[in-house]
Amino acid sequence: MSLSKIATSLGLSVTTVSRALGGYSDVAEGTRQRVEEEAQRIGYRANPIARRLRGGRSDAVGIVLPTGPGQFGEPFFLRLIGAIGPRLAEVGLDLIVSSARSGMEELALYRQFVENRRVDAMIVARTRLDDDRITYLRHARLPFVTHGRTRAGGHASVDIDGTRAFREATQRLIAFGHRKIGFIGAPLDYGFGFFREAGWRAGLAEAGLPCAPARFAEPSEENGHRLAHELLAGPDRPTALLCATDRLAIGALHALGDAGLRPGYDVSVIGYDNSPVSNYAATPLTSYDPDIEGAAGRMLDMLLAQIAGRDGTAMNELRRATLVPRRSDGPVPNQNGQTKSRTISREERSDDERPHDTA
Amino acid sequence: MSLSKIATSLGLSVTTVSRALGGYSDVAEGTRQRVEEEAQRIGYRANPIARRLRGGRSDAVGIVLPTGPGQFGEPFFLRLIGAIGPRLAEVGLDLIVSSARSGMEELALYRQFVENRRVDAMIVARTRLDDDRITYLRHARLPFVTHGRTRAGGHASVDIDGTRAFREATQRLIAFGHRKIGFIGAPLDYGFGFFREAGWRAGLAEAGLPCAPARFAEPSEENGHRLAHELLAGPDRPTALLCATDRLAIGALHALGDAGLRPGYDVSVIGYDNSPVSNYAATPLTSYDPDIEGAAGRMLDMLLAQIAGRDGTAMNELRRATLVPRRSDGPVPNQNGQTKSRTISREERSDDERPHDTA
DNA sequence: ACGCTATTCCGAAACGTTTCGGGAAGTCAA
DNA sequence: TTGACTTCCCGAAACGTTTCGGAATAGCGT
Repeated sequence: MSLSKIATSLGLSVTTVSRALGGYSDVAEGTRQRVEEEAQRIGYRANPIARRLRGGRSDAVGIVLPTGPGQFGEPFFLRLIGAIGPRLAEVGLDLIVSSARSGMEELALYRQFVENRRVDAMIVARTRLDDDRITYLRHARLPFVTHGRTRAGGHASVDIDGTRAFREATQRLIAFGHRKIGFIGAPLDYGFGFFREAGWRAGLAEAGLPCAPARFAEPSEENGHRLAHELLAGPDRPTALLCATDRLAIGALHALGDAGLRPGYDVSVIGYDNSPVSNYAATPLTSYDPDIEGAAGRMLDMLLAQIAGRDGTAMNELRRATLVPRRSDGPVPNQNGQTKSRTISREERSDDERPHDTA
Repeated sequence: MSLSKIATSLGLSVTTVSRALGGYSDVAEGTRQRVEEEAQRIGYRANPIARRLRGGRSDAVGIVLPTGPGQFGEPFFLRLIGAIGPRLAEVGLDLIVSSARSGMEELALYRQFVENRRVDAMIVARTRLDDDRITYLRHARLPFVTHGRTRAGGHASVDIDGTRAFREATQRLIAFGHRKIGFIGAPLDYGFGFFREAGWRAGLAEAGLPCAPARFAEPSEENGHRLAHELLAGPDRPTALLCATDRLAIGALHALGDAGLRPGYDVSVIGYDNSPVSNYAATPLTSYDPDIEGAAGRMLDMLLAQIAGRDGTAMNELRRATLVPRRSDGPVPNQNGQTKSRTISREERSDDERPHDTA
């Protein structure tokens, strides 16, 4: 009804109008002008659905958010979507978002997405080391990019080097004099859980330290609280707790409070995510910033390249997280159990807080 | 290529196949069976794009997330999307998400959504009292539902009664003996900012208390921190701070810490959102739970009804937020400036914490 | 006058579905 | 035998776009 409207009102054929607007060279400059003016005048916009039907695409990429206990509220996905949205809009792609709890329900949703041809490509986050969704997508031959590596590899992926970050964090704590560094981790079948734990272990091993106690659970404040309690109640109390995520770390901070221990003085805590709360936790939390926006940009590059036909199997990028030191970690307490005075210690500490909202 | 594939392989017409699968009554039971088996066998799924083209719909609803300083990280939108996603999938609608910073950019995105016919309806969140987007959508005659009321009204909306919640909160603080109750609010052109402030003012007025000092800014931890500082530094220090959102309240808790004041004892703080952090703030935060999932469900009802052709101008629902008492508020300190002992006070308090992750 | 090329345009098909308006049998009653 | 009514099926149009394969016209050299 629309190309044809321009066509009839200008006495041209639909073909010519289409080619005029498409910028083809076989339409006279004069008529192209007339067509464009008329299009402008009646506010013509190509019907994307007709275009998709003809083109056999769907001009959309999909992402499914994990819901369920301990999952929602993750600002990670919001930042991902926020970073991806405008760039997708620029190239005329829609971002279709759905949500499901992990497991069967989730895989069924992926199936729906591809079998119903709702998307041209998918974004997979919270990757598992062995991930059903990825074997499925690969089998379905749908372009996709993951946030996080898998054991098998061979697909487009962007990941933050959690191993490196947690090895660094461990070294940092060791340099502070800590020798008993406990670990509060995410389940090891998650890629991010696996690699972060590996970093912690590597850091200990390199320093010739024995393996310290570790606990694992879905990353929620509540679990962090519980696991920290367990570690602190153990026989050989750690002087530092390395946490796989900020949410776990926030819970751990609370467990310290419960036990009358001061974060950063009696026990050091380091998290990961640099989430907005980390700066306003009970004690401002030393954390690692994963630069999600940067990672999202690279993921999108890979996705668009694949949609354009490029092979994605060799695409992958490993990025660095950067330390954001705050107040929740510091030198190990004295041997005799005496800790330094709070006020004096404060003065010693760097004031290098980086508020999340500015800039 | 697909309906016709079934048709030729069964020696039927495309029409009959379509009607068989569509459940029409004018196809023989036997053939309907054969058609369904064949469809099953070759894994037929109707091409949604062709269907949309024919039907003139786009089977999608849109939502645009606000980004920009102090905006991302809001768990509100994640919970909204998480609640809406599965129900939309059930009825075969896509949820198209984009993001833009408030203002011109945002409106341009709405324009893009409707002019390009990308969606059949839109969800509008973070409503302003006088909202460009809403006048635009109304003028474009696109179905939509807002989260939050506007001054003009006359459109489908679901809102949480912020006025009621904040009047209640004020009464609660008054019952605790507080007389100087400061307010840390969101900008008053946001509907939620306006109504919450109104509730606070009403609460004071009903008790015959003079108007107390108030400050307003975008709801971020940082702003809460800054505004609380200002209020506490004022001539007549408030004994309680009512905060329009949890993020503001978290910042306010920190400001108390900086000033050596103990939340819940020296100064009471109440927030709103019952966000996951509120339970793990420096002091567990008394807050109001808006039941976003419930609201999202009602919004969807309204949206679907409008897509089905019903008039939405009279649809609206005002819901209640429920108090979640935690430790950040309590009785006003003694007249002589002495506060009660910490441990004793704790025993007096209810232990009615509601962890966010469970259930 | 003829053939050649360049320029500018267009008809028709195709993408895959839904739906309108019948049409061919078969059944039944008069 | 005829007419009406059921039952089951189908052709064709329509949604709005892109693109393939020409086709008409004009200009040009010979």
